[in-house]
Amino acid sequence: MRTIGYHHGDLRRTVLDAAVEAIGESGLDGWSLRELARRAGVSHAAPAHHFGDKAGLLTALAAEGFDLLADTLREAGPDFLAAGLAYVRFATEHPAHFGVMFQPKLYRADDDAVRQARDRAGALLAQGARTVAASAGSEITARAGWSIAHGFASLWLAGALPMPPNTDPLDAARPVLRRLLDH
Amino acid sequence: MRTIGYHHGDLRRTVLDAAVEAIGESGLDGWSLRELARRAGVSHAAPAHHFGDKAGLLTALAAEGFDLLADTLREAGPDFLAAGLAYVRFATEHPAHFGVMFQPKLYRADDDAVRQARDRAGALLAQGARTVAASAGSEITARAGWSIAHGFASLWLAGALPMPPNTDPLDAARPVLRRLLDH
DNA sequence: ACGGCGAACTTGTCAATGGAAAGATAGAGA
DNA sequence: TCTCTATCTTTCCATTGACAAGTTCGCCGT
Repeated sequence: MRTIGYHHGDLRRTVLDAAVEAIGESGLDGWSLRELARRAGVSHAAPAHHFGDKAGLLTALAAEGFDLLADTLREAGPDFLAAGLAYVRFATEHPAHFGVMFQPKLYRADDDAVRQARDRAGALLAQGARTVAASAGSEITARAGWSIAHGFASLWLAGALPMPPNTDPLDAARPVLRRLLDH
Repeated sequence: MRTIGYHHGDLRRTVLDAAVEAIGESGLDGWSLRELARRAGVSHAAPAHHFGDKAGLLTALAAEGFDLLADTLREAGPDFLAAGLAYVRFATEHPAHFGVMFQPKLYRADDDAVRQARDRAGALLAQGARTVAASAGSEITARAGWSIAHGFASLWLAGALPMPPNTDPLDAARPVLRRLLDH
């Protein structure tokens, strides 16, 4: 766990964090592996040892993202509104992960770690979304719930929703998600 | 309108089309300006004259995309289900445009052409989404309608929705969008 | 203690890229 | 015909992703 010397000690984590930061600043492709290496204070080829290539790094980020999402959903419980708000919260708190996760062409979506984490999040998601209306076709309902939460989160992150400044995304999302429940 | 010689005749359109094709094949950043130039049969610096830089090209694509979306929505009319399906149809028929449009960091979102086209699409969108339930708070309703259509389209394009192969996205979207109307 | 084994990291290199600068071409109007 | 100007080419440079080969050092068995 040293921070200086030939062996960094925790390069993998450091580079992942640097990637998250860089993506947050400059978007999904406004950065370079070499820049991350510079931020971490290592040589330009060091990251390759841990991730192979750029897609490898993004694959690790996607897997981490699905894991974080699954944790968030698990904590929120099986209620639709709670799960939907948790989904939006995850997206706004981890925009870099969220952005990568749903851009499968950027990484290796068939990676084992990614697939496992995604399945775990998917199961929790379906469970939460299905509580919208137990009577109605649950597949359709699950898709509607996921769509509205994902759509709101995506539009929010894209800055497409005209909102007064300093609006809390969760406060904005709550009535929108509720529209699926009651009219 | 020549296809050979020093002056291409329609380079701007040709490069835009090549970009759409390349994005469709390799994703939002799996291509290069030089590759587009090669496909168009011109020198690697020719596109720069029309677009300035890569962000300029994507700015043009985004503007075109918002214009296409506005046209699609206008044809669909003010009914929510029709507008929502039109939105999904636009996304699936023009995935490259759609992908760029909602990734503002890729282009100059404050460009005049972009802003005008986006505002036009936004107005039509709000109008359509508001017909979900005229009585309820129309702002919230509009956001819910937009969210569910946008979310479904995004998840569909990301391949996140497990579906039998050869499913028509519109057939899949219809019952999902309807979930917002009736329970 | 100590010796070597392998993971972690570095240095060096190459083709490809984005972008800028400066020159060449040709179509269109005076 | 002559000139003007948008369009396109050629040349050049710093940066990048990826690979190959060499270096360092933590760790494990003895």
